[in-house]
Amino acid sequence: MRRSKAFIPTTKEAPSDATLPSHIFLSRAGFITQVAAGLYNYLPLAKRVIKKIENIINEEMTKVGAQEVELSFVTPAELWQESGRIEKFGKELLRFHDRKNNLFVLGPTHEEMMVDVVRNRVTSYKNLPLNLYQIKTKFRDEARPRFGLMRGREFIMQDAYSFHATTEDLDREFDAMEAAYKKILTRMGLDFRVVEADSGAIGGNGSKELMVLAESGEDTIAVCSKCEYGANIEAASRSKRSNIPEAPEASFNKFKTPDVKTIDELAEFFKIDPYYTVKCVAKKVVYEDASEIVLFFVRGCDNLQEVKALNATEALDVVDVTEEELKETGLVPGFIGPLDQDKAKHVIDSDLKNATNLICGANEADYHFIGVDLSVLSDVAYFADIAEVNEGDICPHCEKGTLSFTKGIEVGHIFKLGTTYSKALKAEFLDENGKAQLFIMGTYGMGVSRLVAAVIEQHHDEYGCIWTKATAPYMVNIMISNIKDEAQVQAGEELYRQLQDANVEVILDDRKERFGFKMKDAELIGFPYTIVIGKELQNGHVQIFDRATKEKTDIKSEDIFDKIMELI
RNA sequence: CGGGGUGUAGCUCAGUAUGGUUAGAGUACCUGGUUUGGGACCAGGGGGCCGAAGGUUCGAGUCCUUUCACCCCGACCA
Repeated sequence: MRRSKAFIPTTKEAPSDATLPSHIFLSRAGFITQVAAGLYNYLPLAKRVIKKIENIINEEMTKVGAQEVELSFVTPAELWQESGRIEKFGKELLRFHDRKNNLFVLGPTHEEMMVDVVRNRVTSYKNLPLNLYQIKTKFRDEARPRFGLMRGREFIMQDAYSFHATTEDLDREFDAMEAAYKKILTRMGLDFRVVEADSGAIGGNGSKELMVLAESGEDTIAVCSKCEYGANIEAASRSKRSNIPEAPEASFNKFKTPDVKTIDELAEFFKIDPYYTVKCVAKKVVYEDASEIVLFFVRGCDNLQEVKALNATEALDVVDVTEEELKETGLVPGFIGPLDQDKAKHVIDSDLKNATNLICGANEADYHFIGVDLSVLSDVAYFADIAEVNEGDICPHCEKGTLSFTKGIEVGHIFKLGTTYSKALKAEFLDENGKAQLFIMGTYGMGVSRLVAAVIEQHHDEYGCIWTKATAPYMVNIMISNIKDEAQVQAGEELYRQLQDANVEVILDDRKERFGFKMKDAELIGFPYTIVIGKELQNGHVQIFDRATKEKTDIKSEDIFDKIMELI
């Protein structure tokens, strides 16, 4: 491609509403333009990057035996009614009527459609397993799209769905897909972690997220210092503590603690470690047709993890509760404890099971219990893992390393679905015994357009994009420094032809612009290599500019072709 | 969906408190010339329903009402 003919509208200034590097640079470098909130146009450079990512995905999917399909973007609402997700997705589903007044939905994900494709077509265990995938535009009418390609309403996703006769076979496929996704990200040149994720309301027993590590990531993940363990903070767990502070031995008693309401005040009052206090977090838990106040108890040194709280109560939502609502129930904010109190349902963190030497609220203003032994509740109360892990906690996997937090961009999610959808949509096959069985399913997704942004979030500097070799829109940019210099033009054109003949993705900057202008442009776009054909040509040299290192290397002009072929 | 902010040239923004010539700058674009190793310079030029609708007024980018869009914080995000 000749730069003089290419549609790459670069700008010096970023759109004022762009905040993330990927958004700023993809806009400035002429990859994308915004259409409306969460809607973007992909210009030629972005389209090339997307195709590269899609090719890598296609190759790796083929290797694991997944077959590509393409399902209709517009999906009949009946399917969503059948699965019950028309309510669950709510306003995120973009709905509309056709001329015959039938209701349709723009596909936000395609479990229903895929099950519909397979049911009654695959009817025997002999035809299992089956893994079908597509790479397609999705639409989710998010309440607040943001961050450019990172969280658009319309986005490109690769989504795969596997069908199995047994859970063992699903496990095998799940592992194979995890390996394939890791391969894809590795090939793309990304630094990432596979982390354990919250399974969410959908249930199932296996869910992992693929996180590209980047400062701007929206997810917090806990990673181990010693082993491969990583988990989304929503799902992270920890090993029992080893360095437990000295216990404040005391016999059970009610103690006057005037105006001591917070954990800090309590720890200060008794001069003890917050580890031995019991924190109460009151929440309103919302179910389909009701809501109630639930008291969550964790150690004073811990915090409630709301997603875990949600899962523990199997509720639709967990929301804050006001002090007034608490008082109406007869609870005493600041002095709520798990003993002798039946005004609201309790959930107690499993770390408190059989815990001793505790101090907790006495459910009476200005009083706390001391010397509390919670083992009295071990058979009657509901215990669950509801505490958020802290940095420095011991890894639950290797039990040696400590956990630290880092930020990640969720670019992939793999999920053992089980029979959730086959059951809802009555999709069955006949097993060896001629007995009808529900398909056991897995679902796997990778955000293609989000990956474009993720590459830049991880690979950029103050001057612009730094594409990895596998994702670059063009591998080599040949820059003719002075377009009026015949020799430079000739050398540039010749190299351009040579590289084209060698099937190298090459762009020739033949514009009538000055050196600095073209250099800044190349840095902004982020071609891995720019070949500068300039002043040194009269001494028989050209230069290779490496975008990632910003190093310029002189090369004899006659060696340049070989050198490039060696580099790429 | 709650709270806040912004809409003026392709882009980034002044101008709006106190209404008053033909609405500005930088950048980008076009023409000519000079320049050619880090976003050049000179000269000339094109480009605007001041988000939309309604109102007040002799007169509205500016005041009033309504509305739409976009952005930020939060909630939300199988």
